[in-house]
Amino acid sequence: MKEGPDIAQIAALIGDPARANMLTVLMSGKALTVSELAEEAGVTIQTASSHLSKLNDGGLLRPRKQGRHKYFSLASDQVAYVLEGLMGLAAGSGHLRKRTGPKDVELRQARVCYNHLAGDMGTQLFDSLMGQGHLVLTKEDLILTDRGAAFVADLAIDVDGLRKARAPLCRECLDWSERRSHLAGSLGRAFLSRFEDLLWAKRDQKTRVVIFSRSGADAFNRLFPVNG
Amino acid sequence: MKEGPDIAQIAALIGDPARANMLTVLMSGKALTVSELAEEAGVTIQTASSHLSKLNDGGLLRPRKQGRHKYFSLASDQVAYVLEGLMGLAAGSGHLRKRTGPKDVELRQARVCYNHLAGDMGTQLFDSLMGQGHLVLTKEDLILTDRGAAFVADLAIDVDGLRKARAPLCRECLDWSERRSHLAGSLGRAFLSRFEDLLWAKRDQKTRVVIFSRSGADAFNRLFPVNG
DNA sequence: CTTATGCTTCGATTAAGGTCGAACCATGAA
DNA sequence: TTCATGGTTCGACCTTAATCGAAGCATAAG
Repeated sequence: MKEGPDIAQIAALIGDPARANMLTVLMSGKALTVSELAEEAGVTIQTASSHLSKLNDGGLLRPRKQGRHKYFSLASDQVAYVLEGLMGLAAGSGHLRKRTGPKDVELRQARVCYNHLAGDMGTQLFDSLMGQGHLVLTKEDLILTDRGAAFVADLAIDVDGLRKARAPLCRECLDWSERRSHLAGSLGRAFLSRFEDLLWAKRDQKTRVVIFSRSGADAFNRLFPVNG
Repeated sequence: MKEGPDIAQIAALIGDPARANMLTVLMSGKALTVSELAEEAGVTIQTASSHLSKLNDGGLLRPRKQGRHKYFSLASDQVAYVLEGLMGLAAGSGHLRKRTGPKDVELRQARVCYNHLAGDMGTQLFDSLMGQGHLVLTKEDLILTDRGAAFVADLAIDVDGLRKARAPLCRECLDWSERRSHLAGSLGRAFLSRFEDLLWAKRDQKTRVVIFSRSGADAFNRLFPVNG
């Protein structure tokens, strides 16, 4: 009578209102802290912590620690697919994406974060590299694939030289405004440096804003398409 | 906090073990009576009746009365799609049933997913149709090309008749074992039905396994080559 | 009619788990 | 160091709902 995987356990995880609210909020793709998710779900932090550890044990979330904050995001896009399907069943349609109002447009768009690119374009860079299979996220590490190495070499970035340095080549970094991953590590720094060399972008010295030229932005979008 | 459709309620419906068992059995596409589903789920008929009315209220089932029997089947292939997705999550999260019996191998090879072909051969069918240009995936829809329509017509499948029905002709369904797309929708059902008519394959009545004959498999592989 | 079968409803029991207060642990700041 | 903050663990309370016995309907057969 029982064939295949046990869907009851996973479905029961999603089936609790508080947990479902958390998952729905995380559909935005952002990573949120325990406190924020507690607020969204309308429960106390203790309760939220319990829920989140259960969701995590069920493989639905991906946790990341940064300082004394703990960020949670959906484990994979497959999770998002299933959630979307459930929404479809629940109401047929009408899923609304919430968007935070842009405060400082330029800072949100592109800025420097420890010498690598952050903000909207930073996450686009990261997502595009992931989507094209140039980066692969394993259990703990972010790895540059062979295809990715060739891709980077085409940009005239000395990958082997970077590999010789003791600093990690690829690292994920979570930034404040987007709450999503972008590429840090020596490769992240090399990317930004290369963008400056190519005159695609330059940094504003007074602020952390990175200004892309018209043609630079075009080239960037061509090389790192959003749905890549 | 109540934004969008309530996925908690629908997920909670699937989240009960007894109900999940019933839904899993119904993935075969067959319509079953209350008694049969009670048997499958391992509960009494009263309990099953209660569960089934809840699933029905949730829009997951389609009931049909025939004499003093009441038959239930899945409400739509969208329900099956979500269930398959949940199976994928469950299989990936380590909640997979450890005992990898011979039945699991057969299930992975070829099985029924709401009356269409799933498993290894299901994805082969899909990939081959895509590779030969018979199917095209647009932004939202999966479309049968003119060449594809001719190809299907050669198989003595009445495409125009299927098009007249309100059910979608082509649809993607994500496979839990393969984690890839296979063909659902009325065309997917028509394919499997045709395979049975041609005596290429037959369904195991107790499980969701689809058994291909030697010559049937050969013909299948000739018509839908892996690299096609 | 009577009888049998398939299913539903009602009610009581019982097990599961969501919830929060309080205490505890870990990290960062002063 | 001390203090503040974000998160976890523990324990007790309490709501929810799964379960089945028993009775009630409905349909079909004799």
